[in-house]
Amino acid sequence: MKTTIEDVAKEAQVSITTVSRVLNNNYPVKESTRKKVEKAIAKLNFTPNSLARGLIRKRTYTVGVIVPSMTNLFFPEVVKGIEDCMGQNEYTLFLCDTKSEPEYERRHVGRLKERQVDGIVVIGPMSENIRSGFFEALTKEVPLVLVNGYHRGVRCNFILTDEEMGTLEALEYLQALGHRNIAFLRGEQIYSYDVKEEIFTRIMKQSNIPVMQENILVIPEGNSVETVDMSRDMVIRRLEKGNPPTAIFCCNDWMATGAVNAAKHLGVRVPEDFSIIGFDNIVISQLSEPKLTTIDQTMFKLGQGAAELLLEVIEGKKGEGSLKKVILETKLVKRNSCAVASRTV
Amino acid sequence: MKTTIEDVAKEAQVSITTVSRVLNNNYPVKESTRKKVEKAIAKLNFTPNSLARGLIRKRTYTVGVIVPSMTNLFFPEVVKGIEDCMGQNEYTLFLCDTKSEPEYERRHVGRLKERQVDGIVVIGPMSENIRSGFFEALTKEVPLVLVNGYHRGVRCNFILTDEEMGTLEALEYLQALGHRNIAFLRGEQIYSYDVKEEIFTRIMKQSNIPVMQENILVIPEGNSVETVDMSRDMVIRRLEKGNPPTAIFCCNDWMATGAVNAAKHLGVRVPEDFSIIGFDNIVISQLSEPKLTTIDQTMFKLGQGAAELLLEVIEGKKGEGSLKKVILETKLVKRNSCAVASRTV
DNA sequence: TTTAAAATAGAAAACCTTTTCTATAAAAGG
DNA sequence: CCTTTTATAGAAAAGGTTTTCTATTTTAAA
Repeated sequence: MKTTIEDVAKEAQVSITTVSRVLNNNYPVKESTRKKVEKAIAKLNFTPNSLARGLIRKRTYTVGVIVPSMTNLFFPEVVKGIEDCMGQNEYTLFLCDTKSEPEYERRHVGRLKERQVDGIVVIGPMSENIRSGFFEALTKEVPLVLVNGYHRGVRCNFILTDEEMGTLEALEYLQALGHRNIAFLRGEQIYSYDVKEEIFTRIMKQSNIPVMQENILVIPEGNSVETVDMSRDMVIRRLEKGNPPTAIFCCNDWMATGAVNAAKHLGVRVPEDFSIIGFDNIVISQLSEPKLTTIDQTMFKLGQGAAELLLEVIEGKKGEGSLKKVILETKLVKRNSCAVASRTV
Repeated sequence: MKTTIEDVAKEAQVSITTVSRVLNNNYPVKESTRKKVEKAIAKLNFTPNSLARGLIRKRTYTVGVIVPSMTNLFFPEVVKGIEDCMGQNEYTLFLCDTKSEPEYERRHVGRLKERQVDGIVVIGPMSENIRSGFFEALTKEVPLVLVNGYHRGVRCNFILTDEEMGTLEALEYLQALGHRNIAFLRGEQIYSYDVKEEIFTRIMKQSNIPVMQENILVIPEGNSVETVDMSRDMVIRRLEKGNPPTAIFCCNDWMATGAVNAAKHLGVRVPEDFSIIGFDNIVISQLSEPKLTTIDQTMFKLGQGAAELLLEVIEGKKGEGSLKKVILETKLVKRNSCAVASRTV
């Protein structure tokens, strides 16, 4: 049988009220009785039951974190950021992996509500539930923050990295190095790839560079490893065709890694003959030879920011009306995969 | 105000007892009233409060998962395995990151106990709390499973991969390819490195190969990226010295990646001139060119196994006395980083 | 001293369920 | 038609806290 506050009260010869008070330290209690109680607590090795606590306080100090996948490497990083911030505020995290299934996502939300979480943060694109208004409705029920799941016009609390600026920065960097024949490597469907491509074509147009259709490389969807391999093959094919690009912008670091492997396979030197820039700055960007130049999404900060935002929403029950949105800067981190263009078209 | 079972009862014109019964479906209730209740539940969009539920049931359907680090890539994989199994059994996970601090580990355990988790799984070596008897004591309080945290003589429930066999398999494979001058790359302190080294020297002795001290490579502790870089430098130094090895066994895939980078830096070909074998089979082992041959720790299964074990411990309150231990097979996965020895010493 | 105020402690209600025990209505048996 | 069983429903207790409100003791003021 677990020891309860009542056992402690008995042991210390006081009422449970008093025990509760020394526990919470929210009401004056005489020094001598406090001592007694503390001794009893220590003796019985008592820990309060947070179910009972939460039930009456209407505050559980738990938050749910919903991620598309634990093994994507991007996500654990932002989870860590959330954990870090929330942990300092005495919160504990519920972790929910959706396997990228909208169905699971909804189910997890249901469970989290049952568990009376104080808030939920949802990571990742997973746009179906966003578009359908599911999260918009949920926002009215429970403090909610969406991470990198922006979709225009959706009325939710958001935090996201400024991928447009990041893309811009990357492309300008490449241009400053003298590259004009630049390839663009992306995956299918996902919204953030769309905005990146939009920026890409805009920049090219602005620089009066005709964007060749064969420089837009699109790989099918797949897991991390598949992405690397498909990128590799795709880049190989492009490099073997006529008028090969001198540089490539990759929508994430997995793709960039594939590009590095492609170059190695063909014996083209990176960065001397071929510049590669990635996106995200996940840990694998530092594993290749050469290490990748990339755009840092500062995922840890993204997580921290999400946590802070959520905390605000939780505390500030007053300002219910105002939705919050924060946009995080990206950062160009220069490593060794980009160099001055070896030739101009 | 949240809607409660009482609201539903009122709406359906029945008692809360009845509502509870249709909710749990554990007592006969007339079809017509069940319909009424279900309609009321749907209308009010009611979800039961699992705090109240857990309080009285003494079962929360939550488990705590304690990991040293979310960003180590090894751990998310096993967490995923746990999530998968537990999720199917209607459990939700509390995720706790200890930053490899024993202090945090203990604190998290405390919080989890407050939250009345049904069980805890602890991942990773983190031997201080194991050696000190902390977990041994904890085992008496709450269902507990240790993953890969074995330390001889500790009375806890365990699951671990058979690293000895794995090491053996790797080494025998290398020898079968004709390698005799084999280097061994490890980090400091950690117990599992010790057992691997033990196997290594034993095998060498058995094969009558004098183990050269300069073939035992030890890098200082560090994060993943640091490990890669330090391994790289360490291997470069060894390869430049006299009588360089034709193969290397690396205690994990980060180190093996470093070895690949070293080879590339020196222009020695992998696997033609230099064979590299890793350990763990984390995703990065498939990113390098060539892809790594490695020993699969089947982390996902490790997680699943841990979950199943925990479930057994939770259910089987009867067989309290018997501690459980399961040992998982490793698997040699042959990719492209090992080949027949180019020369013999 | 007597009275008012301040400090301290306890009793009981509340939080939302589940579950045991009791009560009623319907069906079956005589 | 009356009694016993069965099916169905409700009342109330229990689970472990927090918190409000009341009661007591101590201190300060008069």
